[in-house]
Amino acid sequence: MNSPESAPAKSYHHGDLRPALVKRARVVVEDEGPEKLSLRGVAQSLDVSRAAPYHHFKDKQSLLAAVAADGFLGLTDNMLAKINPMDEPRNRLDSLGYGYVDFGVRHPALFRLMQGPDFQRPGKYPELDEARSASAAPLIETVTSCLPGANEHRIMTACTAAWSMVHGMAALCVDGRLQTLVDTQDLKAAALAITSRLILEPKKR
Amino acid sequence: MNSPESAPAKSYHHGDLRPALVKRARVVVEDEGPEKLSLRGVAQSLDVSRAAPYHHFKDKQSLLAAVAADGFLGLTDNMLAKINPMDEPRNRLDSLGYGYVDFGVRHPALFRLMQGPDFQRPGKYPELDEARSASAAPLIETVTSCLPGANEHRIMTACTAAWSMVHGMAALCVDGRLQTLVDTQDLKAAALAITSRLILEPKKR
DNA sequence: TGTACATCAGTGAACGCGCGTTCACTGATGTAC
DNA sequence: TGTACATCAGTGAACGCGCGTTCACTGATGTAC
Repeated sequence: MNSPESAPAKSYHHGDLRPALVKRARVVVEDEGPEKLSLRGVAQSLDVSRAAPYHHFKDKQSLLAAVAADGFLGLTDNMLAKINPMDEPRNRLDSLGYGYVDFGVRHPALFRLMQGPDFQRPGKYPELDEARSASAAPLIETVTSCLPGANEHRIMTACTAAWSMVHGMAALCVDGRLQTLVDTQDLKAAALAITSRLILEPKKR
Repeated sequence: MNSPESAPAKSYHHGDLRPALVKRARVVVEDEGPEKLSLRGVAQSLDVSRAAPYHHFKDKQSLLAAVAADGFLGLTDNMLAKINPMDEPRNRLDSLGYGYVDFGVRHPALFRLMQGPDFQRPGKYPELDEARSASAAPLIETVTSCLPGANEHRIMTACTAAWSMVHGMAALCVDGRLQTLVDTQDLKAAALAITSRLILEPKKR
């Protein structure tokens, strides 16, 4: 084809197929949901044969794992982007929570994929494992700053409480189940209304 | 067939197919996960033709909705079973939370189905809608008791915080992501360690 | 600078599968008279 | 108590589909000499 408007001649080799597959798969996941993703469809939409993806991913699940890993990187970025290093630790913690929820709300289907049962146990997809742990690091660090001198057990319990609350808020928002309760016009304020109800160490009762 | 050990002669009509379908589908969901459920498989395992389920459910999704509704009934029961009416409201609230998490941990795949994106928006499956709202009633009632004299907005915000925390804990436990943090040998104590970090009204800061 | 060759990243066809759903049908049931 | 008949809850066969994956292959690339 030498039509004047033709793009640079299509070469036999795509040249950058792996990242292109991940990028395109992420779009499909975000637009149509993880269960709608098919390897054939992704390959076709990149003008590549059905078999081509198998040179880069063992199987469909591995491609989805790469998308999930990509998502965890984005989540981490989104949380870190919300904090102001000048703030006090407790305020930074609230900001992290806001970043977590905000990411979930803006990428609901991707968020759901990341929570999928297949991607929780470490060991199967190293890239994913790494991205997932990295997303937990800011939380642990910030809680540690909030509780100077606390031992590891106290810190981890507080992390668990904080993570539970924020994760639950995100999961419920993603599913649209908090719409009547949370002011979605100002998600930041709504998130703070929730996280401000967390105390890192319980009072004696 | 008149073999001696034969069960009561198989009649043309099953007689109780609808509840049998729900029951069997729930078993499949719990054992193999919602994505593994097929109408054909369920029909076959009940010794009924592939087409029979369509006399009782419009489509596969409707059967899954019935399973989810069944799950919400179980969740409500499980929460109510944990509370002691003699306890103070705040302790009852913690018990509800324990019941919520406990249900999730004991029925992970069912819990996941109930949270599925297709079953969140009311209007499509009335039976499911009803079971879902019923499961929220004890929370609202108990939080109301905790905050005597509070207006609706304060109550709803507190409910949201409580629900978020407990739902998050359940979701994370279900996915096995809190195993290192939460003592699964004593889920009740572990749950309390989390929910005791919730305050229903934030202090001024 | 030129060439041989290993390796890489594609192709295209095919296998085999299970699934949701529909259709025309028939046996069983229960009710009105 | 007996019968006609509407309705209900099954059957069994078929349609049509998209999918994951494998296989033998070939064009492109890059490197050693």
